[in-house]
Amino acid sequence: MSDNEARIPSRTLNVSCSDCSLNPICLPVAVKTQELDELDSIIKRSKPLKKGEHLFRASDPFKSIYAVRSGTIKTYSVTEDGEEQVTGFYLPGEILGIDGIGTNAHSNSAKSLETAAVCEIPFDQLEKMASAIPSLQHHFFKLMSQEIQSDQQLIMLLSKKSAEERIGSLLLSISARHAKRGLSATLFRLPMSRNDIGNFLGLAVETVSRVFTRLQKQNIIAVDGKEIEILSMEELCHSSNGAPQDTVQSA
Amino acid sequence: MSDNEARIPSRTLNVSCSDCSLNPICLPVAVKTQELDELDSIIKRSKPLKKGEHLFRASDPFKSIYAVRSGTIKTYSVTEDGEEQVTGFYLPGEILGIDGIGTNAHSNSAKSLETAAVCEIPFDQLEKMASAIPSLQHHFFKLMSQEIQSDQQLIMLLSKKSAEERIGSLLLSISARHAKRGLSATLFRLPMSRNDIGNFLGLAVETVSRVFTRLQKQNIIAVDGKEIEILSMEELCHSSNGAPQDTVQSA
DNA sequence: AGGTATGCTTGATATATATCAATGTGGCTT
DNA sequence: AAGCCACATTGATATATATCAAGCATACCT
Repeated sequence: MSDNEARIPSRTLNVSCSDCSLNPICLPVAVKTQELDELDSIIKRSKPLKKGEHLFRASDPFKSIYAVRSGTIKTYSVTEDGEEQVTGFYLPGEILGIDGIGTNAHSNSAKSLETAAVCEIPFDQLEKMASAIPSLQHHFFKLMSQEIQSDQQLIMLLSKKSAEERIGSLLLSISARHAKRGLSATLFRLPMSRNDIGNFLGLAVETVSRVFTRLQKQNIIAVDGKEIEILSMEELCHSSNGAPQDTVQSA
Repeated sequence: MSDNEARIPSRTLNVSCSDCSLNPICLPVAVKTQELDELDSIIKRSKPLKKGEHLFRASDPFKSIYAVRSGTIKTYSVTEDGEEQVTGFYLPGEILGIDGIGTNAHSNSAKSLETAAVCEIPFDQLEKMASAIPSLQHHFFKLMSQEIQSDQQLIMLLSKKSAEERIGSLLLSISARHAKRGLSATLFRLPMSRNDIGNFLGLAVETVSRVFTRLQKQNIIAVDGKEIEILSMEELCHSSNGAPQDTVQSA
C-alpha cells in the first residue's frame, strides 16, 4: 500500500504493495497474493505532493483514504471563527482520511509539511473488497478503532497534562513511530513547525519554545532547530508521565 | 437495536429492533425484514444496570458493542497516575464500546449514571453479518467515523475554547441529542454530576459551577440542580461560538 | 549574495482557571 | 425527623500559560 522513501521506483510510481517496505505498518494483515494484486490494482499512486500542497480539503467529497508513503501530512480543521486546529500528523506507513465516511465529506483538510508521496485507495472499491475478505474488513475496523483511541489519548493529554508533559508525549510518540519503521528512536527531525506543534498540543508557540529550552537545560534532549536528540529516554518518559509508546499515537 | 424507555416490554426484555422507537437513531439503515430478524437474534437484551454499575471495564476483553436503550452511560479511562478522564456520555439510541476493536480489549470503562438498559451486540457475529449486508458494513464504518469526528470536536474544544464556550457546547450537544429523540431541546435534566462535566470538559468543578451561575445571571439558562432550561438558544450558541448541533456530539 | 519574509527564542506582564477553604443543599438512611 | 454524606456553590488566592513585545536565526527568492 505504500513505499519507502528510500526506494524511488524506476517506472514512475507503479510499484506494488507486495514489495513495499511499509507494508507491515499499513497493511499488517494476511492477504492472499491474488487479493493483494487486486488491492494493488485499485490503488492510485499519484505524483508527489510539494510542501504546502493539499491532499484534500475539509468539505471535499469523501472518495478515498490515503496511506503516506514518504514525507509528513498534517490534518487540520478550521473553527467557526476561522482558527485552525491541527488534528494529526501522519508519517510514512500511516493512514489518513478515514474521517468523512460518516458524512461523505472530509471533516479535515490534509496538507503536506514537506515533499510527500501517498497512495490513494478509493473507498467504495475498498469496501467491496472488505466484504469479500473478512480479514481486510477487520483490519479497517481496527484502523478506525485505533484512530479513536489515539484521539482519546490526545483528549486526555489536552485536558490533564502540563505543557512539559504534552511536549514529552509528542516526542515519545514520534520516536516510537520512527522506531516502528526501523529508524532511530533517539535522533530524528521534527517535520512540523513549532507553530503546528503548539496548535496540535493546545499551547502557544512561545510555550513550546520555552519547554524545548527547559528540557534542553535539564539535559533530557538536545535541540538543533528541527533536529531532536533524546538524551535520556528514561527522564523524558518520566517528565511526560507515560510509557514510551503509550502516547499520542498516529493522530 | 434498542427500545424506548417509555415502552417497557411485557415479556421480560425480548422486544425486537423492528418496533423500537430508537431504531432510526441507532440503526438508520435499510435492512431487510429477514435480516433485521437475524440481527435481533444476535442481540442480547440483558437486565438493567443500576446507577454506578459497570457495563465493561478498561482492559476487559472486547466482545461486544452496546446500544443505550434508556438511561445514560459515561465512558472513562484512567491515566498512568490514576486520574480519571471522562471520554464520553452516551444517551439512548447511541452506541458505545467501539474502542477496543483495535486491541481486542476495551480502552475505556463504561459506567451507568442512572438506571440504564442496553442492548449488547456481539461483535464477531456483527462482523459476519456486515460482510453479508453491505449497507450494514457501511453503517458501522460510518458509526466509527462519527465517533472520530466527535472526538476531534472535543479536541478542538479542549485546545481552543474558554470555560464558558465549553459548557455552552456541552449544553447545546445534549439539547440537540434530546431533540433528535423528539424530546424538548430547551428543557432537560443533566444526567451527570458537575464533577463529571468538569472532568469531561477539562475544567475544575468550581469553574463549572461558576460558569453555570454566570450563564444564569445573563439570563441565558435557568439552572435548578441538574434541571436545565435554555432561555436563549441564540445567546447560548453565540456564547459557545458554534452552531446548535455542531458540537461535542456523542462522545 | 543580499534582502526580506518567516519562523524561533527570550523577556515582561496579564489573565483565566486551578487550587484551597469554607459554607450551603439535597437526597438517603436509620 | 434527625443526621449524614456526597455534591454543589461561593470566595480568596496562587499559578501556569497566554499574550504582548522585541530581537535573533534561518530559509527563500530575485
